Amino acid sequence: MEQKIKNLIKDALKNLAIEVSDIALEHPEDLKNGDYSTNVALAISKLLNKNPKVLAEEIVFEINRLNVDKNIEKVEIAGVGFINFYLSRKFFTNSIEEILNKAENFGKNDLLKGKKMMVEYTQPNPFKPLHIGHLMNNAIGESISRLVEFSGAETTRANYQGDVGLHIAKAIYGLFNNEKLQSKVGSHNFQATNIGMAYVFGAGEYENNEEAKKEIDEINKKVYAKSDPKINEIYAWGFKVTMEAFEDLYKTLGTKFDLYFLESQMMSIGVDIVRANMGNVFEESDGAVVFKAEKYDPKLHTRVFITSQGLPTYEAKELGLTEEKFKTMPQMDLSIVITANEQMDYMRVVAKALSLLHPDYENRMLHISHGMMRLASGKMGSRKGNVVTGEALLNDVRDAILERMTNRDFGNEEREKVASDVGVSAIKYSILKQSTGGDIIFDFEKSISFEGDSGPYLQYSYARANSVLEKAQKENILPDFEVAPEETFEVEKLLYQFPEIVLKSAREYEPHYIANYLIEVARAYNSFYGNMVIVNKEDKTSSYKVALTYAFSFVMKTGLHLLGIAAPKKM
RNA sequence: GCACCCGUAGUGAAAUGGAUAUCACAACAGUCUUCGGAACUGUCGUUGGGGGUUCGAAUCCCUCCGGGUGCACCA
Repeated sequence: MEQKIKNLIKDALKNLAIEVSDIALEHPEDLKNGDYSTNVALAISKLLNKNPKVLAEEIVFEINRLNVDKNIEKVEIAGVGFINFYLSRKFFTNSIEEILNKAENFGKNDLLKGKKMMVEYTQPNPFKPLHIGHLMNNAIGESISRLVEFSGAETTRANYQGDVGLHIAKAIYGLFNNEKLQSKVGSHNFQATNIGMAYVFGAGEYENNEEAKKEIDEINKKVYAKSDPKINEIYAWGFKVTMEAFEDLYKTLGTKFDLYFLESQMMSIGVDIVRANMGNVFEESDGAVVFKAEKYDPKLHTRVFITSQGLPTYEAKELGLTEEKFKTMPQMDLSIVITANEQMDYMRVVAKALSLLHPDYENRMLHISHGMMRLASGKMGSRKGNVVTGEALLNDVRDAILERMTNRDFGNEEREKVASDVGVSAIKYSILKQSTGGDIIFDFEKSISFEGDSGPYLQYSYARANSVLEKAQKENILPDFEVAPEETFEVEKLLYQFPEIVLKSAREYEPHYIANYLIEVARAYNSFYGNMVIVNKEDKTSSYKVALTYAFSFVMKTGLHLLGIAAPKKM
């Protein structure tokens, strides 16, 4: 339709002997201003030295003379010279029919058809609790994965985990000093929580206790060297248990990773790369091996890749990781890494080094950075130290929802599952509704208030539409397009725009466009629902309204999927 | 100090250089409704300050103010 209107405008301009390379056509924010709108008259009025409004009148006159399309009801001039197009009942009826035909495929595009893409996200560390920052990273990463997947890319989800480092020594120190936390009884979740507590204890001691600091540094060396059987044993157990607990969380969150990279395995690969490129990229400085990125770009700075003790830093490991990724998938078109924006500067340095080593990687790497998740002051449900663990947050939100669900006929298991899905939606939506760059002030109280602008509101709208459809089935009212009412509804004016929104989100790797769109659609549908009885045998147009409800439910379900949110039929 | 990011109603956000700056929460006033009230209908209220570019600026440029992050052996 967009193309049709553009052609129509072009033809009209041609008749006026005006040539324009590109015509800007957009959906006005206010639906009163039509379904499509163009500012060509304003844009070219200066060139032609004409009054934009007069020019617009001439263009509209031509358009009306040329237009034979029944999808366009009327064309009007508004404001200083905008030309607004109003689509007809026929267009909306057709678009609802199209949505029903395509069902869950409605909205798909082939922007990235055939491209191989890898998305790395979440990156938790074994032995350490997964905190809300990881939750944020996971929500964004999963949504971006689904977006590119839905746009035709062959998508691989990757996770990178820090299985070596001081944090592990801290946790092991904590375990040594708290016998109870070493308990092998109970679920792996319970055991992982204990290890998290041991870490918090160890981290505190490392800061405040000289003796403990020395001991932890000792443990750290032994972890690297694998020289102490007792440490090896506790490491093996702790690694297994915390990784299993992460898997439980991924399942709750709706993520399934295809590839896991471990930091320990990137060490030697990274060191080899650095050593092999001494002189041309890397150089020695104060006993360490560094990369002086400012030589290539004044905005960058020098970073250490191998310490004076001969150990690779994060930077060197990142080199190894990227190398491994391309080795695993040699035909990869794009490798996306998602991290918090505090890592932006050194990721740039690493990217610069990589592009010197592999010029062909330069355009095949993309770093997306998101804001930080901060806590609103006020009481948090389950504070541990100064961080809120992802699990604690998920549990608190789920429990708050369970309290509200008492009047429904679910089995216990089903009820828990739905409560969990709604909780995940509350958290994910609050993250994904805003553009990825910004910080998020996380407010627990608000995250369990499900009114208005929230994930549960979207799910609620879906569930409600679903029960309308159930009733329609019972009363044997089938969707039909022949009986459309004369008036058009706001929902219809939004539903057909879904594919454009998806495309925009995928192009910019920005899920928030989808989130904002879904809220608008949900509000429009709820308003539609509130203003009439949809399933009504007395109403001849009832079966069209049922069709509209189907269309809404498909779009909502797909949209929620793209946000990584489940769409329960009942809640 | 240098670099990068940000500053929009009381709060959280949105807006390829375009129309009267949009949405939600909160507050206030209604609807007690049939198919799910986790709802619907209204009201209230906003671009940090100052310059500039432009027919037109939240958006681009300059400057000031305020916040965040990073800047050599942590990740």
